[in-house]
Amino acid sequence: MSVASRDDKARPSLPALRWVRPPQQQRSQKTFERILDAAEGHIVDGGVQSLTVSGVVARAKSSVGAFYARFPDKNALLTTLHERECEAALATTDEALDPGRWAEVPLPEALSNIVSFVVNVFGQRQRLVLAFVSVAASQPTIARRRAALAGEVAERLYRFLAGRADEIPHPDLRLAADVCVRIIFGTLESESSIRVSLPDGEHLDESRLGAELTRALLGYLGIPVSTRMPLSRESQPTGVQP
Amino acid sequence: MSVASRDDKARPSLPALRWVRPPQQQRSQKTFERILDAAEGHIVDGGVQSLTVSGVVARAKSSVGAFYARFPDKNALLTTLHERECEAALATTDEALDPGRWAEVPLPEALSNIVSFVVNVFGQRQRLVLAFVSVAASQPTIARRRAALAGEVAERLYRFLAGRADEIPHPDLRLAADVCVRIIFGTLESESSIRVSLPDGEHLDESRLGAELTRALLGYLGIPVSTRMPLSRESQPTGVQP
DNA sequence: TGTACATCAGTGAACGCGCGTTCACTGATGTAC
DNA sequence: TGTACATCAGTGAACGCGCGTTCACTGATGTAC
Repeated sequence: MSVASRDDKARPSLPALRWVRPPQQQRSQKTFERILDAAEGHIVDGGVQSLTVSGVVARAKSSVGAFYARFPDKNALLTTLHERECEAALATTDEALDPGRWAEVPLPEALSNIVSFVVNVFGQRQRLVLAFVSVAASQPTIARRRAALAGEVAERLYRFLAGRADEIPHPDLRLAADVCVRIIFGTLESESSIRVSLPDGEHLDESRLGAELTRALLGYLGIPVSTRMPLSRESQPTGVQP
Repeated sequence: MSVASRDDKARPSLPALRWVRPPQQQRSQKTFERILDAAEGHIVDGGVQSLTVSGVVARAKSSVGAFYARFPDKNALLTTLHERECEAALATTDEALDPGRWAEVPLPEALSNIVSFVVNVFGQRQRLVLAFVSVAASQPTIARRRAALAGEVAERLYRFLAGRADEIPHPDLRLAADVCVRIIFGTLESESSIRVSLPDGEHLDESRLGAELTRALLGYLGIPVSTRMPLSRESQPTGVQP
């Protein structure tokens, strides 16, 4: 459900006729998405605090009026962008945590790959992540959706872990999945804040962080870790792009 | 080092004479702190986004001019408040992680107590934490100090763990301390965001969260956990107030 | 196929509110003699 | 001890910038006949 005004209410008795005017809808839809893309780009370049309506529409080669024809107000821009991002994240999760994908892989190795993948994704989306973290403090809509996303991801992780329950000593897998997601998301969110503000500080490189987070998860779940296990992998699960 | 204008440059040749005018300094110092307190209160009540200079000075029963006599600009208010908070946090850490305090306590129990204490502190300071997280995204000063604080805390934790190195399998205690702090701070920061925006959602209660985080840390460090160990304690280390 | 009309989509100058910041002034506190 | 003066501290009305939002208008696309 997007904020764009589509012809939802037009000719309610003949919904099939929606097809007769695709060009118009397409044009405005393109504008809508160009604005969203511009906002994303603007945030990546300069952070949320520099996000202005005029700046965004200029970047989108659109105009202020066009903006307000698509979005009720500036808030909706961030909200909608966040929505789009969360949908992508959930789709990615569905692929990445599909139990079938990991059927042949030992559990520690699978978790290691998944964690490095997530670390990687957060690394690439740092500024966007940071923007939403920052805005969530004052926009319940975004905070709520973030929490909902975490819940959905935890659900997927639970299903994944449940398939291997016999290998996992932790007594409550549902709780465990929830806590794992909180730990990973939380750690990586605050890591974003560090990396964006202190470029090239003496902070951990991604593979190290991934390895240690994996160790933490395995330890938390009670899965024994052979000290010399290759905890990190360069390769990512195929078909799942950040 | 505070932002308040003290008589740093007055009579550089006779520093002892600073003592002759305590009353004046005291008056302005009080104003300074009243403004800081008001800002803190304002954030706790309504979040950073509602923080205005006029709002703060009204609450502090001061005036706009007095504000600008103490602070160069609005930014400095947040920066200074954060500084004050970090100093308190570090002092608290020094007490809480003093190896002497825990000499008689088994390591898992000590860690459990420490973790619940930190969970508790973050719980009480939710809104302040959230404010700084949010602002850190656009204010490198605050992001940097947050990182520095994490580093200092990690250093304290390292010293604490190093005293018990024989009980801890993790091969690199320095790295481990660093990662523990990132995990705890990160998880609790993002937890703040959830709790503030979704009052009474179906989220974990503090003692549960503390217990699971303790489990994660113990697992990460490689310390064996007896499944039925009492992981959480109501009592906090004496002498360490949130 | 062409012309008239209706609706959709986009334009950008102008408005106005909120809030940070300034500044001319008053009051309080301390020093000199 | 008292009076004159200097400095510190505080006051709050007024200013002005930035940015979100509005609105009267133009252009584009589709429909009717």
